[in-house]
Amino acid sequence: VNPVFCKVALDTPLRRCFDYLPPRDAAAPVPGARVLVPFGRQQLVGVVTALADSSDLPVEKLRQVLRVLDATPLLSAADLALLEWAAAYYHHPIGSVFATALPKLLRDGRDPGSPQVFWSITAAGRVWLQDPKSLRAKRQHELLQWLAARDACDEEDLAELLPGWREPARALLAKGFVATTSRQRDVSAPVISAATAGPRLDPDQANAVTAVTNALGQFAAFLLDGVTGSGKTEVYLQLVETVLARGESVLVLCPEIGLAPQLVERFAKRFATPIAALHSGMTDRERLGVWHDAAVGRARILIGTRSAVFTPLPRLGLVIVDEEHDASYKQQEGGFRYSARDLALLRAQQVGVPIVLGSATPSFESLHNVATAKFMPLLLTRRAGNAQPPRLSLVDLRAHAVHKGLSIPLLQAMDRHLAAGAQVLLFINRRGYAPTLICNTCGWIAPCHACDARMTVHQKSQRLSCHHCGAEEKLPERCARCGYEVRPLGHGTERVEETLVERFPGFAIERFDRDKLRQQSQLEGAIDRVHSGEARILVGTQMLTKGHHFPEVALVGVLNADQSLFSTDFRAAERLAQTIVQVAGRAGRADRVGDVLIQTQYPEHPLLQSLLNEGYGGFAAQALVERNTAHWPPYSRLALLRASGVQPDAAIQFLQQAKLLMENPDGVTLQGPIPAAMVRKAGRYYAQLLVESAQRLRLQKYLAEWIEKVEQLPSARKVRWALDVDPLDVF
DNA sequence: AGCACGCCGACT
DNA sequence: GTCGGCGTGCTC
Repeated sequence: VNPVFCKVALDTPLRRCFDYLPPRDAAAPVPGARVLVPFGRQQLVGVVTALADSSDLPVEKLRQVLRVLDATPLLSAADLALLEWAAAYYHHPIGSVFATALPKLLRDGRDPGSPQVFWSITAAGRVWLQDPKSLRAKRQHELLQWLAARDACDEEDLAELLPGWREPARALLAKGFVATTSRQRDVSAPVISAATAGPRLDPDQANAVTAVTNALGQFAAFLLDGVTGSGKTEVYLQLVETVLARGESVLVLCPEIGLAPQLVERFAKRFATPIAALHSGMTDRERLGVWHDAAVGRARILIGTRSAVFTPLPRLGLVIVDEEHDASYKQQEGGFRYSARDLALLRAQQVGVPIVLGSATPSFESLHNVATAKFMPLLLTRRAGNAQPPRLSLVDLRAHAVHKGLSIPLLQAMDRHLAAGAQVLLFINRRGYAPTLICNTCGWIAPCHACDARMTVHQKSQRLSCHHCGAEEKLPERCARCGYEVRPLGHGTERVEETLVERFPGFAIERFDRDKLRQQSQLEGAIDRVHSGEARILVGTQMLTKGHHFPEVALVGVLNADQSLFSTDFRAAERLAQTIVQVAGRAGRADRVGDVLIQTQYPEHPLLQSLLNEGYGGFAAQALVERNTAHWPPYSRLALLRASGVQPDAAIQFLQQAKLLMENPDGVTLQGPIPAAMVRKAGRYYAQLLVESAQRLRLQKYLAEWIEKVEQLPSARKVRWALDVDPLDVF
């Protein structure tokens, strides 16, 4: 009998698996199962990626698995393959990739099928809570008060929200002031009844549905290119209906900003089947429940943001990526910087099922994939009820007077549309009151002390806040340098709102930004007030450009389009065009053409001109020619080695040494190291090294060899570094 | 990353 | 004389 070795992925920064022997008196774990293993002086939970009959290490150096945590695999062979591919492609430690893919409670070794235990307050407990003497037991009192505010609380939620809850809980239980109930996790088969009939499809939609339906059961990638209101969601719904009828499940990815609940609602209205929804703002306990529902096949529709791409789904039949151009699909922080859109493609390919990427403003990567016949384009040309596309026009800020950031032509257009009973939407890509606080006398500007950035003024909270590191301080009344008066300079959403209140008395204004709408429920409330007609003027940031359609909005104003016109980032133009088209798409309905006014100092700018004259498609075609000439993606492949250190030049020094490790690489060029766009952020100094190649495989081969050497560098220990493959922001 | 070991400065 | 600073090395 061959000895069996378990290859285990452990959440360490070491980019390899570790070999273990099976537990002494138990069978070897199956691949895809979690195991508890000794690791140095610690015990860690890892995932068995494979069983092997050999090990690179002598047997006597190997230790034994302490406990097998899953009798059946938590991850299927396909799930394991996806994660292994991701670790290789992004050159990221395998264990850390696995950790990203699993909900926290599974990472901690929790049994996904264990019964849930709920804690609740008893009648006696409520009485005791009123007794002043209860205040003496501070922690017990706190816990009890917390339980009194809700029905029943799950143990995992308690652990997350009130660390150290167990001791006071035990004391309260002994006194009869709290009670526990236990419930088995639901693994019953899902109830799937017939879907509610959907509306009739127009010919474009019907074509799209037919094309994808014909491809079911094999890999094929489709780019569903349709303007807002052209009925992309209806195409998704019809496809999902077919896939469910085949007994298969569907993975639906959506961008991060509050869109999941909206999509879930559309799906829930249509299908009488459990839907698993994963989004931000869920507790660990809820995440585990949803993950489990999806993984055991109880929920056959999974709707979620970026990290949902890793969730196991038995009999996956279709993948949908909505608003595929959205930057939030790319993990931008931390070490494992993956693109959920790209991994979704890979997953569809590995499982052999079609994938539909939807957008009104497709990413240049996807347009290029259409041009090279990797994606099949599906065009939706009609807007709902034959609505006309909005009219875009520019307002030359040099030729018109501006009143607190609002030009006269824009104000007049607002008067006109408001008088006609329509709603008006103003987009400004800046939250807060003003981006700068400046001294009238000496010109001093309030700086962030940890970043190379200015503090943003927040008038209502009377604070200065740094939007890069989160630092906050009291709003100073006088200049820190000369002691004379300071004033806010520039305009953010808060200030525009203030101006609007003065200029349009009697019209209710709804502000959309992160400061005003912290929770999903607040966002929903604001959207309700827009739909009911109560709100007449909408002003907000990015938040307004995503998803929500406001049919009664007849005028859209873009207040500051100029910021990205002269950016050094090769993607800036693409993003600006997407933002303008997306925000323009919020407006309009069948019987009325929407107006979009874009305020700019540079009306003759070629980017704005091509967008206005030729639309997003024409603009993209032109911009892609420029990308090709300049050898930028999608005509080349990039990776960025980013580093930061507390010492001003630690990052640069590390990157310089990294560059010297492999000189004259074949078909690969290294540029840099150069300081990052914001050199100092949150007290650390940032720099980066750009790696470029015309061919993806060349780049991959280079990175694999290079990163192994990079991590050996002594200077690598003195900095924080991360490799960003296919980076979005290069400068 | 953790977590140890190990060798030099200011303190009960 | 110790407590503790963080440099360096290891984890199957």
